[in-house]
Amino acid sequence: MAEVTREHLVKTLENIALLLELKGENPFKTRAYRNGAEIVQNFDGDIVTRATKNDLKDIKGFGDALQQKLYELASTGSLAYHENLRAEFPETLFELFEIQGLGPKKIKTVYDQLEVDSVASLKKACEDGKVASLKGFGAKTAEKILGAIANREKFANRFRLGDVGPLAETLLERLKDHPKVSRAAIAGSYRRSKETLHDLDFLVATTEPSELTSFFAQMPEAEEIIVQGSTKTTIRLENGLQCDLRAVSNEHFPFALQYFTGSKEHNVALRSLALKQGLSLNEYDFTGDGEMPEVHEEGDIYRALGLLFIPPELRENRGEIEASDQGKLPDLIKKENLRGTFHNHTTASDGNNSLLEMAEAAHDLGLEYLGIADHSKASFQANGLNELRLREQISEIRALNEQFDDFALIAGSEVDILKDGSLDFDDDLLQELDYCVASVHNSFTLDEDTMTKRIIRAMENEHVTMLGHVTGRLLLKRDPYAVNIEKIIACASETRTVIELNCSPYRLDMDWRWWKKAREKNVLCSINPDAHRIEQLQSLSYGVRLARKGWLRRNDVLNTKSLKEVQAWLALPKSER
DNA sequence: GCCGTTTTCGGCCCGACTGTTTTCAGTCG
Repeated sequence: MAEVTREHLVKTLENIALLLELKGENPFKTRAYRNGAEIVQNFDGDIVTRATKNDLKDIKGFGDALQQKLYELASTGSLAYHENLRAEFPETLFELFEIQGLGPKKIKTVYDQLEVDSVASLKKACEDGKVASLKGFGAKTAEKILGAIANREKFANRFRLGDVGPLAETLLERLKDHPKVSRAAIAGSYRRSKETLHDLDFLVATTEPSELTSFFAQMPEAEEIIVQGSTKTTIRLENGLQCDLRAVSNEHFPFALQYFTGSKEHNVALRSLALKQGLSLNEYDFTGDGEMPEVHEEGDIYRALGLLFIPPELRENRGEIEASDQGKLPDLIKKENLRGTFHNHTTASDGNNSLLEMAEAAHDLGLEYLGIADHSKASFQANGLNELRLREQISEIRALNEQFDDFALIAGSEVDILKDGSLDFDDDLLQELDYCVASVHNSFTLDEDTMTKRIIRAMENEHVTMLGHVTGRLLLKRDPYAVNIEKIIACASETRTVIELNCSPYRLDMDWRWWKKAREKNVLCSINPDAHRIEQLQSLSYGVRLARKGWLRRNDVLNTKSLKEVQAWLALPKSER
């Protein structure tokens, strides 16, 4: 039997929920499974081992049925209940859930009445007019389904945070400039700083909602209007990005901002907390018996519930409500806390700017130091430096530093971790550097155990200051390689190796979901732009957003230290850092 | 299927929009 993973448990429960929906089961039963999947996903501890030992009592949300099913699944690798449900439907039926506007009820109808069991057969049934003649369907529904099928093919449906940022801010500014708008914000996953998004949720406070929804729908960027009502509009931009606008009154704005920022899980938890206090919270108001709290700003909602304001990045129902209740919310890092940064490239390897240009750009951003880390010789595709060229670069950096008075370049290398975990340079050369980033750039397909040992071996080197892009993922492009992050974090803690938060919009690696755990083990983070041109130093702001999402405070981040502090820190033996 | 100081049954978040209807079901967020 293959080892059962947390992911496997989550996927199975979610799939059961989907299957129950298709069968038209009690929606609350469906929700119980979906809720169970979420609990497994977010459980703080080794949920798989506990399931294997049938030790799931006292976990809220797992009753007898789910405990029993998780036990069977974890201990045997499969679940008869799930297999039986699956056998009732063809495998291809599930792709229909990817079609916008199709939910379980409609899928069940076309499956039962037209034997539609795939996107291809659905397309054909629409074109033949069979879908339009179904009860509850019509010509417009069939047409919309065909449109959604075309869109599914055309757009991957998700976008990287860094890719939509500039456009999002432009559209926000335009809404703020509208004379009938008193307040405007972007809510949703953008405000929570998720690394990828599938839409943007704009929100305005106005006395003229319908004027704003039509203003929004008529913006030149709007390629297609998906819905347009008097308070809500959805458009699609040329690149496929969907943008929603909600127009509300100024009184409702704080509630709407809170509600549409989400996450859904955070809001469910917050509402249930409100209910215990006799308050019902929705997207417009508090309701209930007695006097209602006064709310002018979003923070007033949290205060009314006896909580400290919860920064949007933390609203994922991963312990933030409890932390807020106990007054233990982290004081999150801010962009202005950054005093310098590490891991940047120059024309010496595959960068586009010289040492001096990079230094000046960093200085202009208000930084006191910039760590250079060009590729090492094994990365020949990136024009990696050999020993001779690296020694020349070190000398050049030392010479340039003589010219600066309130700034310094820090001499480093992004040294390749070779397939066996050894490094691309020997210790003598590494010792001449101020610091060293160790990264994997090849042999991505090793199995998890081998890859983990490979990286751990590199981290155990006393000259390796930090680990670069831990999983090698390229968001929406390349999956992470197999590596056991839990073991990497444990090793970083023992060896005092820093872990990088790579800010490239494609990477944002290590993933934000791990940072809280790393922090608890006293692992330091370095927020690094991995800049290959001066403009890319701007990515630092995305790095800070993701660090905040990972619960990191100023002191958890190496590059919040001043130049003097960081030089003293680098001078310490690794074991004393 | 889960939960509970309203506790073993009855409720579980809910409003906007669309397209189908003739008063509402389905989907989405």
